[in-house]
Formats: sequence, C-alpha cells, structure tokens
Amino acid sequence: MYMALSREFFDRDPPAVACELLGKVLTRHTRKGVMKGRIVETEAYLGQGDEASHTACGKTRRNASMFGPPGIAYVYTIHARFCFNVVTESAGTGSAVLIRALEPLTGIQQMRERRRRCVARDLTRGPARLCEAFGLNRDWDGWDLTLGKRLWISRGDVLRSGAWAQSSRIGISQDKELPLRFFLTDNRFISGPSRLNRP
DNA sequence: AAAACGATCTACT
DNA sequence: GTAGATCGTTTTG
Repeated sequence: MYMALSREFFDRDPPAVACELLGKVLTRHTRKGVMKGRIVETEAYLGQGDEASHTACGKTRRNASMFGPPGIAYVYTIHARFCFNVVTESAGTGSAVLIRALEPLTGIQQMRERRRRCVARDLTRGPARLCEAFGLNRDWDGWDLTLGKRLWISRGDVLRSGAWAQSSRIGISQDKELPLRFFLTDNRFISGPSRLNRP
C-alpha cells in the first residue's frame, strides 16, 4: 500500500521539499469515502529571514504551528478562505511549503459537492480552492501528515527528469527574485504560469 | 475598540 | 486582465 512520507522527508530546506512534493499524492478519508489529489504546484517559504513568510515577524497565535516539527500542517485563513501548508525543517525554524494546486484523482464527486458552481478544471486549481474541495480548515492546523491516518501525503508517480519547472515567487514585492515556486510542466491544473512574471 | 491588511477567488470584459 | 467581495488576524490608538 501507499506509505505516508517520513518526517525526514520534510526535515530539509523548503525549496527541496517543495520540488519533491510535486507528483506526490494528498489523501483524505471521510465518511463519504476517500479523496486523492496529485500535487502539481507548490511554493516554498523560508524561515524568519524571509520577508514573505508568515514567520518573518516572529511567533503569533495564528502561525504557531509553523514553528512546530517538520511534517505537520499549517492551515491559515486569508480573504475569508483557507490555505494549506506543510511545515519543513526542525521545530523552531518557521519554514513551510504552500500547496498551490492539485490534479483531482479520486473522490471527485465529493469534491464537487463542496465546490458547487465551478467548472471541472477549477476544482482544485489554487491554494484556497483545493482546501474547499478537500474540506480543509483551521481544525486541521497542526495535524501530523506523516502519520498516514485521515489526512496524509504519500509517494506518487515516479517523475521523469525535467517533469517539473521552477519560477520566481509572485505577489510580493522584494528587491531580489527568489526561485521558490515549483510546478509540473504541461499540467492543466497548475494555476501559475498565466500569472507569473515574465521578462 | 477600531482600522488595516492579506501566500485569494469569482465574475465580468 | 482586473475590480470587488469577503472576514479573521494583527496592529494601532
């Protein structure tokens, strides 16, 4: 069967984890059955030195779980929606990877029920959209994703070399461009490329 | 207590 | 491509 990713997998620098999460499978079991989605887009947030990270200004009630051990979830609200991250590196570092888009695999009916009136392609294309489809909210903040229980991430397909690409971070003003965003090339469920900065 | 803000989405052009 | 919605969290007075 499919094994949950280990704590060691997440106990590395965020860009490495963000890159290798591509192709992995997010699974959630509910009373209605199982939902699976292939991770196709991610974004790394470094620790406290990173201006764009929620932990840049230290620990608050909202971001507390981001200072926890690697492999636990950090779920926060933004614009009346939720976003789902996985904590990376050792406890106290404050780094994480944001899951930006999934390719729906199984349990699509269940996802559609949570996301009425949306076209199939938009079901899980975007960080807040996938949270709605999977029913992820602040209740999941701090959940240990290495346990392989009701919500976890397992190995997916073996990716051929060059199946992924990286780009600069968007949506934040910085003096330097950082290669922190990753996505599977030629996947129709990524949200990024149409919105990325181009020369 | 009030105001400002944000790792976004939808609808519409 | 973008204006407007939406509301919890943090910051400010």
